[in-house]
Amino acid sequence: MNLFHLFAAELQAVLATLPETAALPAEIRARATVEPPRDPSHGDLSTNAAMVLAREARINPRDLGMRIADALHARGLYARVAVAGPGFINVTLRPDAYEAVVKAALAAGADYGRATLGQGRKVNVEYVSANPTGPMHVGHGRGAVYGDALANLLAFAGWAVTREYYINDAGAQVDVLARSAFHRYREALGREVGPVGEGLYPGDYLVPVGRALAETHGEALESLPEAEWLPLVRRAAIDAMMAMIRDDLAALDIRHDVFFSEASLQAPEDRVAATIAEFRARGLIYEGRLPPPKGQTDEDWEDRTQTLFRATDFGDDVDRPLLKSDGGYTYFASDIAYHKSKFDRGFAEMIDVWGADHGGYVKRMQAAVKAATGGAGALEVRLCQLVKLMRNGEPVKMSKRAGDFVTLRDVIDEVGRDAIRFMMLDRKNDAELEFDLAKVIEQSKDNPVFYVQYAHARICSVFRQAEAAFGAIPIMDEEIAAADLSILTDEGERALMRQVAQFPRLIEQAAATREPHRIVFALYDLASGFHGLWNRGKDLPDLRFINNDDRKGTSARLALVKAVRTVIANGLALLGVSAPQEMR
RNA sequence: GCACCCGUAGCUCAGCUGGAUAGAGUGUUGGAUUCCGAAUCCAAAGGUCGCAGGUUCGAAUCCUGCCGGGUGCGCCA
Repeated sequence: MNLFHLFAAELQAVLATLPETAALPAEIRARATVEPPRDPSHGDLSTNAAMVLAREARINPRDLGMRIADALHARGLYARVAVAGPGFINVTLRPDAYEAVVKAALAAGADYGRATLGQGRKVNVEYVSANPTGPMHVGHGRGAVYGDALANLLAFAGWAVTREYYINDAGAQVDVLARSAFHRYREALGREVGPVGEGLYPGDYLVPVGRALAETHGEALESLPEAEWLPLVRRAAIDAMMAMIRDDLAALDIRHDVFFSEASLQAPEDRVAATIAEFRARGLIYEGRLPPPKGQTDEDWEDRTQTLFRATDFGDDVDRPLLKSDGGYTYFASDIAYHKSKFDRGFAEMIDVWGADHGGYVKRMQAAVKAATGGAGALEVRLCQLVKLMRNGEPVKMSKRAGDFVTLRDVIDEVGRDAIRFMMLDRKNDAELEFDLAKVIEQSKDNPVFYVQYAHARICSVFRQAEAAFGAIPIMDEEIAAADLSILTDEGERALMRQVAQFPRLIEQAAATREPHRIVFALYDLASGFHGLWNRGKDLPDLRFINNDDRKGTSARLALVKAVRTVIANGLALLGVSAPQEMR
C-alpha cells in the first residue's frame, strides 16, 4: 500500500478531466509530483501540480491551484485540501488512511515496501571484481557492500537481479602472481631464495600457496622451464586467491551468482577476437595514431600506429586502442567482449560498481556497450569514492609494505559484519568516506548501527513484556491485527505512522537513484522517532506502549510499534545488517 | 591542458532528481533514570550552502566562468 501512488492516481484523474488542464498533453501533466511536505503541519501530501502546469494552462498558479484543490476535495476522500505559498496544493488525509497503512504493513510483513518499479526486467549488477592477486583492501569492501546492498534493493524493487564478479585472470598481473607463488614454492622446498624479487608480490599470503604446491608436486616443478610450470602455478595461485576473496566476501554475507573468468573469453574459443572482427566488419575500427596525453611527463611516449576503436562516435573523448604493442589484447578489448557477453546473456540493463580510480574509464566502456549492442543495451557505472581509514582521528597508513597494510579481513574481524556494512552505506557512494575503526567498535553513542539495532531490540523487548502481561503471542497477534488505531492521536505516534507510510516510496526512490544510503538515513530517523516516543512514556504514562489497565490501547500501540519493527527489519535486511532481538 | 567526482554548522555528512523557515550526528553547555532496556531522551548555541553571474513563479539543487580538494589521462587491470 503506497499512499503516494494512490494520491498521484487521483490527481492525474482530476487533471485529465478538469477543463483547465484536460487539453494538456499527458506527458506535461505527468510533471506534477507528489511528495510529503517538509513541515507536517502543512498536511500529509503535497503536489506542485498547479505551479508546474500554470504556464501551459495559461492561468496563474494560485487560481489553478484552487481549481485543482476544489476538484480533489469534491472526491470526498480527503479531510482537507488547501492551496498554500506560491501554489502548493496540500492535502490532509483522513486519520484512518494511516491506520490502514499500518495494518497493511503488518499484513505484508517481510514484503512490506516491495515494489514493482523494475517490472521484472533483468539487470546485471557487477561488483567487487577485485584482481585475484592478493587480499582485498577496505576500498574493495566499500564497493562490495554498496554493490550488494544495491542488488538487494533492486531485487526488492522489482528487478530480476544477477550478481556478478569479473575475475581478471588473464593479464600480465596474474603471471606476476604465478612467479611470486613460484618463489614461495621454492622457499617451501627449503631453497635459499632470499627476499622476494623486485616486481613480485611480497605479501606472505602466498606462503601457503607455495607450501601447497610443494606438497602436491614435490620438486617436480623446479626443473621445468617457466613456460611449463607457469600455467600450472598460475591456476593454483588464482584459485587460492579467489578462495580467499570468496571467504572474505562470505564474512560480509556477500554471495555472487556468477563468477565470470576473463580468461574464458579467450579459450577455448576466442570471443575477444570475434568481437574485434565484428567491430572491424562494421567499420568501427581503424589503424591510426593518438595524440600524446598533455600535462604529464611523457618521455616514454612513442608515436606509433595502433588499432583503434572509434569510441568518439559513441560519446567518448578519444578513440581507444584494442591491441597492445606485443599483439595481445588490451584490457579494454577483453572488457568489450565481456560486456557483450552480458548482453548476449539477456541483460540489456547492466550496472557496474567501480572504484573512483577507474572513473576515467566510464565513457569508453559506455561507448563500447552502445556499439556492441547496437544501442539496445545500456551500461550504468556507479563509482565508489575512496575510504579514508582512521583510528582515533588519525589516518591509518595504507602503504603496501608488510606490517601496516590493513586488509578488508582485518577490519571485518575487528568491527564485525553489521558495523562495517552499515558504516560503508552511511555515505553517498560518490562521496569520500571516513572510516574510524575506534569509533565503529565503540558500542554506543558515536555508532548509528547500534542506535538502529537498539530500536529494533527495544521493540522486541516490548513484545516480551507484553507477552508476560497479556499472555500468549497468537492471541495478541489477533488483537493487534484487529486493533482500533484511531485512538492513537499523539503527534509522536502519528509521526511514526507517517514514516511507516513513506517506506514504500523510500524504496522506489532509493532504487531509482541507486542510493541505498537513503535507507540508512531513513532508518536512523525512524529509530529516532521511536526512541523519542519511548522516552516520553516516562513522563506521560498514557504514551507507554504497554498499559496493564488498558488492553485496547495496548493493542493499538503494539500494532504501531510492530509496524515500525517491520520497517526497520526490512530496511536492515536490504542493507545486509542483522536485526537483533536483544542487544546483550 | 582535458575528463569525472567533491566543496553545506568547529568536525563528519544528509538535503527526497527545482519547492515552503537549509537538517542530523558529533563536539560544547545545561537538564531527564521509583516506572515498557539510559547502547535512550530533552533543551540551548552554532550557516556569506566555495565565489560571481545566468535560467524562472522559486536555486544548496540546473547552466556558464572562476577558486580550492580528489581521481584519472596509449601499449596496467
